[in-house]
Amino acid sequence: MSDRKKIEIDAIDKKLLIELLKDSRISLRRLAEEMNVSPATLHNRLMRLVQEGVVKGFTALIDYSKLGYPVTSILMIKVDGKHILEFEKEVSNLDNVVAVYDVVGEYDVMLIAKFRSIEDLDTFIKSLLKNPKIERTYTSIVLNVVKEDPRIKII
Amino acid sequence: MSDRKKIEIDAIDKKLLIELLKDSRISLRRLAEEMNVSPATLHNRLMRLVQEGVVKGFTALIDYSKLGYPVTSILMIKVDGKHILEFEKEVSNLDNVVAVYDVVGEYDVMLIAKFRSIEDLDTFIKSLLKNPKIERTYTSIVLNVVKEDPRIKII
DNA sequence: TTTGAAAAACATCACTT
DNA sequence: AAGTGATGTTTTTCAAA
Repeated sequence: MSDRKKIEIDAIDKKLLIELLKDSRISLRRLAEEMNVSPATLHNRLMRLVQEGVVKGFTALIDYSKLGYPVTSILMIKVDGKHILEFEKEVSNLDNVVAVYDVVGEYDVMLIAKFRSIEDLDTFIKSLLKNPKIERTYTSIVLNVVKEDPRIKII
Repeated sequence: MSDRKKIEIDAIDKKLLIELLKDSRISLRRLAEEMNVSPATLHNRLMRLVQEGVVKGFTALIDYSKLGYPVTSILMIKVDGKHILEFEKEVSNLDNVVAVYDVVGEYDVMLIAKFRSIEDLDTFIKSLLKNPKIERTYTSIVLNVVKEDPRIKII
């Protein structure tokens, strides 16, 4: 779980974050010029944002279907109540899993995972079901990933 | 929809992608040194990967709860069959939406969205329901984002 | 916290192998 | 398809404001 404490950011931080969200390989120097601050200021701001955990990292956005991972699936899982946290920790560490959400309702955990084939998904589900903490699962294969982008517009 | 055609990548491309997934602000020069290739080679490889759409962009990973977006929710939506594609396109453009999946079953579309408050989520749902293409929705509020990371381990 | 300045590191390009 | 070398940029650091 991430720390929920809201961090105060000013207009400079916000502009910096917006530009890094758009393109994390941008040069701080050019951005500084555009913003009329010194490169050192942006450098300091960025260090602070990383240090405070607002910025968790920098990454490339990849089209996984082009790399041979065309199958995306959504799994809903009902876990024995005492072991939900432990189970979530376990699945979070699995290589194919991109998201794990704690939800309420008929199921306890929702996860999104990507695979090279339906066979790999099948193997994944079968290995999950061996886990005695799991009571029930529901699998939905995604026909089409219409959008998958971790960025929201910050205001 | 992304193009599904698998692109062939060799060991150099793969290493480059893995390192960019880990840290997209890495310098190609340093990485080239580590890999015993020239910086120009990595530069060319990266240009090709971007050009072919394997790399869709570079971004910062942000802890949105620290920026004042503590509410994540999952919405399942049943859409009037003729208008699914059109609806998906519409919601993909909304600022709060991070993922839109085409699924089969009781609902047609699953979307994940982030909000500043439950009130904002409520407003969002009410505005969705005004859309005559929508027949039914089911909303699940995420109690805890256990993992949310667009990166999978590529092999 | 921000700046300016300077050194070290970097990206990029035309050219070569 | 990959490397080399040149050129202009960029990052990073730090003393001073």
